[in-house]
Amino acid sequence: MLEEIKNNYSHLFEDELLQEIDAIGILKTVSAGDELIRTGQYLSAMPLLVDGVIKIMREDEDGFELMLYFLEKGETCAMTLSCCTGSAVSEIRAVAETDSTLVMIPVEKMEEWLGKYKSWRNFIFDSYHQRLMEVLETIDSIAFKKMDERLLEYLRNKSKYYNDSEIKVTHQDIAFDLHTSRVVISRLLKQLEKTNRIKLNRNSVKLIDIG
DNA sequence: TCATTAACACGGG
DNA sequence: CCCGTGTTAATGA
Repeated sequence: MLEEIKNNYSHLFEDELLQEIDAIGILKTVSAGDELIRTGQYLSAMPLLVDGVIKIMREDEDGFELMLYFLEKGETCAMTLSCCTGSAVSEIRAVAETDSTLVMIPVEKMEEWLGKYKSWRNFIFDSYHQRLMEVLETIDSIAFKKMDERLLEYLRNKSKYYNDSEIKVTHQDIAFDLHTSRVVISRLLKQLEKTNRIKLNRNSVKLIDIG
């Protein structure tokens, strides 16, 4: 396990901390689509993502969802950070977007390390900052942008995290993530195809020129 | 004006 | 046949 940790976190953490993570962390692999955290769930461990992509979503009381952001290797779930210190429950839902590998750290350790390791403190604060920025971006997107811009942003983002211009996704999937209806997504995608910015296929969207 | 919902036809697997 | 897609009509914000 030390290898996986080193590959993604050695530039962030001192050796001593890496050793502790290796000794204490539990390696966990999940498949695409697996639910990692439910809304309302009590959390006892925080995940360090070493491979794959995790989708973080906000749910309303009826289970309708809105995508907040993606996590990739070398990152952690900011929500766990605040939940772990108290006995608060998760305000978000986390689902594996791709097959992923995580190292689970018990909450007691994550608190203990805050006092013990400067690099850990920095990591936690940076994570908070990054996630907050992503959430702000999402708020901007919802508050100030029209659906066509949100869709473009979504496609760019997805392409970036998958490192592929061909995105395997259905119109309905996108509609759920952006919290809108499939009719709208189909129509907007069709428009983008007409202007040669994307190429549509069943179960996939190929990005041609989306800035 | 634009989103949502329901409904329908088409076509590929 | 089932699912994803493309479209339309009615309705509402």
